Amino acid sequence: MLFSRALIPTTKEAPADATNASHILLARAGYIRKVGAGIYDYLPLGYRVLRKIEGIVRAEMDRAGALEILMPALLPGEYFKETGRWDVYGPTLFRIKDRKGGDYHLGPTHEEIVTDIARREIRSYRELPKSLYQIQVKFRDEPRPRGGLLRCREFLMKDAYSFDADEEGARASYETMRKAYVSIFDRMGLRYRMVQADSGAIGGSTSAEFQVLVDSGEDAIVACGVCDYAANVEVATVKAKHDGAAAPTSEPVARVHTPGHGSIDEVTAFLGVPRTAMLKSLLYVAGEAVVMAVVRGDHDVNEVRLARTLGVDEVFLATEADVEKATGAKVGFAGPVGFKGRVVVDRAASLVGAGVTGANETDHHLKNVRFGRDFEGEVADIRLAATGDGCPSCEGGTLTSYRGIEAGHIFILGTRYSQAMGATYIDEKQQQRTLVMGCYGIGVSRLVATAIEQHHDDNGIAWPMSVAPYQVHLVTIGREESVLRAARELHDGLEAEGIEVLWDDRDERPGVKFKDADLIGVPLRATVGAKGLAGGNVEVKPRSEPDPKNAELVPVAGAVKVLADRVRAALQTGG
RNA sequence: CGGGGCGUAGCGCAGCCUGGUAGCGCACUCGGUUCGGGACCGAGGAGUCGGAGGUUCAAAUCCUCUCGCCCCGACCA
Repeated sequence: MLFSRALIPTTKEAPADATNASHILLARAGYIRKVGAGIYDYLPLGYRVLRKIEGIVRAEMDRAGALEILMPALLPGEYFKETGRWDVYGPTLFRIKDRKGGDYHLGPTHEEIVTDIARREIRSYRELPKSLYQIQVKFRDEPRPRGGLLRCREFLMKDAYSFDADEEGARASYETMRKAYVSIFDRMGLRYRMVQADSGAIGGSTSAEFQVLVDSGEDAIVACGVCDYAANVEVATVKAKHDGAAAPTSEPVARVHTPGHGSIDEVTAFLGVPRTAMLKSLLYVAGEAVVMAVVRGDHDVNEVRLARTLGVDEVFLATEADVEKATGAKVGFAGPVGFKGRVVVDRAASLVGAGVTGANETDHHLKNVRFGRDFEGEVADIRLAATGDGCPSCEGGTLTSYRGIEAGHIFILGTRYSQAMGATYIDEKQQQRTLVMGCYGIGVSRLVATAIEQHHDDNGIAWPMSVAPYQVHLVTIGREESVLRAARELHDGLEAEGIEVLWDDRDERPGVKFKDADLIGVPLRATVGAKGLAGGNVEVKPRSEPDPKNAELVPVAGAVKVLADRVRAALQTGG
C-alpha cells in the first residue's frame, strides 16, 4: 500500500478528550475518529487491526468446533421480556419503539436470541453438544463511556454459547473454550492472566475472566506468587492471619471523646493507635435492610463478597442520612457495639484484641472493643485482598495485586436461560431435559485499545506482529531514481511473499516520515535512502528498538527474504 | 445519579470578567529556499463563535432555556 494513496490522517496533537494512551495514540495515528460519546469510526488502519483480531478469534473458535452465525443487532423486546431481563437490564439497554409503538432494543448480549435458536432447532441428545458464536456489534448505553475504544456504547464483540446435555458436558465445553481463549491471547502477544471472577448479573456458576495486565486497567486482580491462584479482587479470598492483632484485652470498653475526628486517619492520629487496631464500620443498604460491615482499619470492604454473604445481588454504601438514622451519629462514628441490625464482621476484624471503633454517638469512639465480648455478628471473609495477603489456596504463598483490562469472560450458565425459555431436548430414554449452557465473550474492539495499552512508548504504538495493520513499514528517503527503484522492488517482492507493506512514498522530509512510522507502530521498519543504498543496503529496525543507530544493515538483494522471515518468525512465537 | 468543567477554523487554544473590526499555533493552498528524526521565508484560503429566545443602537461577550461533550465518583457480561 502506498502511503500517498492511503487515508492515514496523523496529527501532532490529540483531541482534548483523550486521556488514555490507547485513545490518544489511536486518534493521533489516524486509526479512529469520534462520532459521538462512545461511538467511533474505524479509519482504514483501525479497521485493519480490528479485522486482524477478528481473524485470530474466528480461527480459534472454528478450531474449537464452534459454528459461526450472525444474529440481529436489532431485537424485538419479547425475548428479553421472556427471561425478565427487559426489566432487570435497566437503563443500559438501548430501547427503541417502532412506528407501531412496539418495543425493540439494540442487543447488548444475545443469550435469549441464541437460546431461541436452540429451542427451535435442537431436538435430540444426538445433536449435542453444539457451540454457536458470532462476531457482532453490541450496544450498551453505558453510564459513562470512556477511554476511547476501551468502553464504548457501540462495540464489536465475539460471543459464543455452548449447549450440552448435562453439567458434565457443559464443563467439557467450557474447558474447550478456555483452551481456545488461551490460544487467542497467546497469538495476540498479550501478557494476561486468567482469574476467578464474579458471575455478575448474567448469572451462572463457574466463570473466569481473561485479564490483560495493564497498569492503567480498570480492574484489580490478585495473583499468588507460588501457586496458580488468581482472582478478581471482587471475589478473591485471603488466608486470615493474626498479624497486627494484639492479644485479647481484659480492659473494659472505654468511651473517648474524639471531636471532629471521624476518618480512620484522623482517629489513629488523634488517639495514637495503629490502623490495624481500628474496627472500620461501614453501613450498607442491602435490599430493604441496613447492614453494618466491620473490617480492620487497614482493610477495605469487598462489596461483592459482602453481597454474596448477605444473599443479595448487590449492596450500596448507605447515604449520610441513612447512616445518621441508623446509628444516631454523624458519618465517621458508627460502630458495632450496641448497633441494632445485622452485623457482618470480617475474619481479620474479629481477631482484633483491643479495637477502637465508633460509639454511635457523634464525636465519640470506644476503645478496648473485642468481638464476641462487646459485640456479636456473623464472621465472614468480606475484605478486599491486597498485596502481601496470604494465598487462600496454597501454603506460604503471598498475593500480589495487579491492574487489568477485562478482555474475555467465560461462564458456565447452567439452565438459567434454557429453563426460562423452554430450550429442551429428548434424551436416550425419551425424557425431555433442559439444555445446559455456557457463554463466552471477547471484547474484540476493546482488544484493539488493550493491545496498545500494553504495547506503546512515548513515540507511539508498537504493535505485536499478529495484529499490526501492516507488517513492514517501508520508508524512502529522497526521491532519487535509484532509491525509488530499490524501494519498488522491495515493496513488490514483499507483497509477492504475502507480506503486508506500507510504503511511505510521500514527498515529506525524513523526520516527518520517521515520526509517523513510530506513531503508527508497524513492527518492522525498512528504510531505503541514498546513504544506505551507497553501500548496497537497506536499514531494518524493529519498532521495539528505540535507537535508530541500532538499525541493521541488510543487503538490498536479500532484504525481501530477511524481512519475510522476520515477519513469519514473529507470527510463530505469538506477537 | 452526585460533584466539577468545556463547546470559538480540520486539531489544540486565546478572546468573554469590563458588549463595538473574530485572533494565535498546528494542519491546508501557492511561490521560493531546504531535505536521514515533526524545516524556514513570503503570500493565501478557511469560522452559522453548539442551538433557540431575550436585553441592547450594537452580543462570541450579559440573561433565560436547551442540546452536546469531558473529568472525578457511583455504576458496569
